Amino acid sequence: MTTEKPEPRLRVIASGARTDCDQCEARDRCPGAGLNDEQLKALAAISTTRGPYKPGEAIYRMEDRFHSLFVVQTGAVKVESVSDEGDALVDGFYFSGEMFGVDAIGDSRYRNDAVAMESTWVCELPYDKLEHLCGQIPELQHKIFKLLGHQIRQINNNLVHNRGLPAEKRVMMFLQTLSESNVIRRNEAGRFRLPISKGDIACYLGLRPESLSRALSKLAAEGVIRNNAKLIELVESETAFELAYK
Amino acid sequence: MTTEKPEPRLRVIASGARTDCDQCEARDRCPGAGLNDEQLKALAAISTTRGPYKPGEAIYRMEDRFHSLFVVQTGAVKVESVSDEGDALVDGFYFSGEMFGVDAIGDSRYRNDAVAMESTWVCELPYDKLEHLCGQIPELQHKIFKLLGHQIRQINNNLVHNRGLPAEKRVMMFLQTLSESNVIRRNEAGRFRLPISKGDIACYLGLRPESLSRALSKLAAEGVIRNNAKLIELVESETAFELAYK
DNA sequence: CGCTTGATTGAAGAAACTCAAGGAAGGTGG
DNA sequence: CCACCTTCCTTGAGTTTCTTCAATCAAGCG
Repeated sequence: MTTEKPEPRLRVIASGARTDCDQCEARDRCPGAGLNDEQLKALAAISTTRGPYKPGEAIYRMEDRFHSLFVVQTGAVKVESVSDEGDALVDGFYFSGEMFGVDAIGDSRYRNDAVAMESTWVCELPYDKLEHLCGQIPELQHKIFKLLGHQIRQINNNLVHNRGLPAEKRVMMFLQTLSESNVIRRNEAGRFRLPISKGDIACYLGLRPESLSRALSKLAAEGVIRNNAKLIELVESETAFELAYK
Repeated sequence: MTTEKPEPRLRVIASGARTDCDQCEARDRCPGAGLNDEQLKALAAISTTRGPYKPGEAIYRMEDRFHSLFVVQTGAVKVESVSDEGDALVDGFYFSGEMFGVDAIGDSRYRNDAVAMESTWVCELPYDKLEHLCGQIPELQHKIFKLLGHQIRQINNNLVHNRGLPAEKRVMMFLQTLSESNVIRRNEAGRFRLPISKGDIACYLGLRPESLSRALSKLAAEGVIRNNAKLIELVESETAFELAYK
């Protein structure tokens, strides 16, 4: 998508001197946020920044042994698995400041692929070391527990609450959730564009690409979104909100 | 459902002297399993056994402040929330040895109701104390992290992987998953009966009661399950397995 | 320039839903 | 003990929604 090499926010965790976490879009979802300098330094000592991953490149694969959690620094990541029928299933999307790989905790291997959707930098947190550090820094332990709880809530909400809804509502809920989470940069007009292919969105929402396309066309006709082929923009409005939640 | 007062397995956590966890049906999902006597005693010191909850009685409600995690000792629990449209949504079921309430970690309140489906005893683990104890007992911390990871995996699998499947497969996957998890006692013939109302199952699977009923009738006609009005039994077989996974 | 990939649109089909009625089981009160 | 009621499950008929299949179109890339 974006071809320009991003300026990676390496310092979010890696240096510890600057707590960039506090300026992060998804502040409360970043493990380092809220720690003091000393604690941040300890966290930085076990973490490694990796990247840039090119679009389509894997950060980990389902065959890999589980060894680390990851935090998105710049870019966007999709996590996908394979259905029993053999086709791709999108488990979730992760953006700047968000942690992924947690579903493998306690398992010997990752059970899905994590793939960059655009040029992406991540911060790797070796799990053993992280767990050990949690035993020494109560604030970090607290934070990680909190993050896990949040992730469980998130998954439940996204999956349970939109299942059974008609396609259009599912789309609007998806867009609203993304909008509220503030993980995607907005343009001047307050709109944001998705770095996710429509195929992936469809898959994540449990729809066929065709069904998503139809829903998007309809929503665009109603004026609540813009739908430019490879680009979706949410037009924030009362109408949009109502379509999502009512 | 069952009217006889259950013999609660209080000692699973409460006494610590006997590590009944090791004989628990869902051994790996019980926080106490794998700890030594001293550690178990510490865990027991912060935990309280509560019950019996009568069928339909709430262990916590969505209005309640989040304060504790719970482990099912005897019985069965459903966790349900409310959709934007106002009707009930079943988030999940929990059986003997399984921990619930974790989706509220890091939140100020529970966001759903936990309701006993049959006469139920639970073990309450005050979250603050548990977290504090985790900082002192690395094995416990490890265990809790593992449990949370497992729960995230579980939710993903149950929700992502059966979405989009036809009703019959959804039912079979649900039954197989339950069967494999070994959380429900089996009768002499190796079959197990569900202490869950069909309405709740339908809701959990994202189906209308009518659709579930039709699916069950069809599966019963094919001989892979028994469907006695208030009772579903899975007839373990190669056919059943294939229907679920192929 | 032609090839590939992803998005769109149309028409026909299948699956689940809604609406409605009927039936079995459990609980309550006479 | 039986009648009644409520609740939950079942079954049927018609409709909505999404899917499937197929063709078209646009964009990116060799």
